[in-house]
Amino acid sequence: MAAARKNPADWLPLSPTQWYVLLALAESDMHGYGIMQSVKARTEGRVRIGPGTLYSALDRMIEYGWIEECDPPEHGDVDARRRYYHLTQYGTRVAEMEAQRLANSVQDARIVGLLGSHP
Amino acid sequence: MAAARKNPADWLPLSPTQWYVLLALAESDMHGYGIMQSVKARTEGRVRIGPGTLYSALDRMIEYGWIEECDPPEHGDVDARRRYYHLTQYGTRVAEMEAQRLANSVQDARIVGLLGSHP
DNA sequence: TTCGATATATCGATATTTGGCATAATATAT
DNA sequence: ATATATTATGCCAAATATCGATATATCGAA
Repeated sequence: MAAARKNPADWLPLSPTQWYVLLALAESDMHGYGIMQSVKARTEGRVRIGPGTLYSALDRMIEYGWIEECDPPEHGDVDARRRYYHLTQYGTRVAEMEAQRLANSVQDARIVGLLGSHP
Repeated sequence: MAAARKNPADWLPLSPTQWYVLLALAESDMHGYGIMQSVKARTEGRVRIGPGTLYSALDRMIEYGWIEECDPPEHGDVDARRRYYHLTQYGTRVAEMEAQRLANSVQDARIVGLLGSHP
């Protein structure tokens, strides 16, 4: 269960690793290796999370109550090694707040001219 | 001088602290304490960087070649304690690439439904 | 049945953040 | 003039997080 923080906002800002893991799990329940692939694919290889980073991050996130281990999906796949993870409601809230923070940062980046004003 | 990385992209993803410092300095040259205030103000108090975090981050960024110490601005200012920092061209490039990465993350957040689709 | 990709776990080294404490200069109020 | 609050930086030890390497096992295809 979670640490001393109750308010989702108290976790912010998240580390990039934490953010990418939550982002992957917001899409669907996933196993560890799948998360690595997902992050790599989504960032076109620019961001990659190694096993050492990932599994320790997952453990911490379970401890914080952001995610929990869950049953593998019904559908098709039967690899007994896989351990699936699921975003909790609390974790979803954390991710939403972080997303908002990132959006604010992007706005700020536009204002100070670090990004083309529109796209 | 900088570490073994030459390509600005090799530094990504930045830690939130690093990002907020670069964002502040992208606006104008600033002294350490001013950076703390700037971050606090810009995030409406939601993000605050303490002195321990800030000054060690500044030292590292100088080492990396992202920023450099510079002369205080001509105008007005008469506090001899203040040490001003300036974003290098290289640091600007790092900040721009990080801004782009953040923008991509925000897009992804929209796609998976962590953000209202538009604002 | 051997090979490469998949999948998780764990290690120690390194990097980074954190919060507190110390110090000192400056500004403001009394 | 003196107190005191704010500004400003520096340093430290502890907590957090990342990284790369290694180990082990399973799966699927050739």
